[in-house]
Amino acid sequence: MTGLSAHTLRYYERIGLLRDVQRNEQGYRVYSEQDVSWVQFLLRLRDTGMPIAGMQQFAELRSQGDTTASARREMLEQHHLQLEQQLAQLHTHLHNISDKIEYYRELEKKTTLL
Amino acid sequence: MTGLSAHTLRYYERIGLLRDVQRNEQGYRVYSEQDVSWVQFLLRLRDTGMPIAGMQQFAELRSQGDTTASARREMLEQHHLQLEQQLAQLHTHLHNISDKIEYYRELEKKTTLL
DNA sequence: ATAAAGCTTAGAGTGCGCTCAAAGGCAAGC
DNA sequence: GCTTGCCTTTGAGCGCACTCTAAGCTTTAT
Repeated sequence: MTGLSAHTLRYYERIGLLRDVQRNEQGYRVYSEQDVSWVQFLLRLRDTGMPIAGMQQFAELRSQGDTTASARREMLEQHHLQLEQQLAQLHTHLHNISDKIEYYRELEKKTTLL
Repeated sequence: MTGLSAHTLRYYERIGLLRDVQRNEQGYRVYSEQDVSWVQFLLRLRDTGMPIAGMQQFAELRSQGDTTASARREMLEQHHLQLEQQLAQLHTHLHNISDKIEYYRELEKKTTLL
């Protein structure tokens, strides 16, 4: 459902990203819908470049309840800001690479003329 | 000039990303302007998520001269395409995170009312 | 003349984020 | 009843991209 392997889910639990995962009578993990959307949120953070330490911090705040809402908001705002900068740089890179592709097209033209 | 440490520059040379770096009488490396802009290009590839293996492939083609121009162009086009997809996903993530921030703002409003 | 700083090399070590191994338990199908 | 397969745990191993160490040589400053 999340794309993560069982191994990785257990790893995330071990390092405190996933907490209070329920178990059935046999001691097997039973993930709730909340768990799933929490993991999906973690993946969003991960895919936008947040290191695990940051996610751990966020998870810790989350486990402390609603009183940490503003701390969590601030973390996200900070991350959001970085992301916008990252995005801007990516645009620069993209254009630069386009230029290079164009350069190669020209080079190929000249080369095939020989 | 590139932001890379001496260690990393030598590492890049060792793994074939940097080639034919000139030496002075004492055997010390002397980097040319071409070397510098090549490294800057490599960093562009790196910062846009290309793994070292990809850069090695590109460096290998480059060392084979102008006849590999089209192969290099194709590599860049492929990379460009991936980058555009990455960029689109990043936009999605960005919006989603904005929404979450908004959610926290609402939560804070309600919480402070108590 | 000598100490400090920076260059050389091969090879070892590091940090991150998984990923797997081993040994044992439970549950369903033949 | 037994095999197959997935679950459990602790702890080890891996791949990537650096990053540093050690021993030795050169250059520069005092």
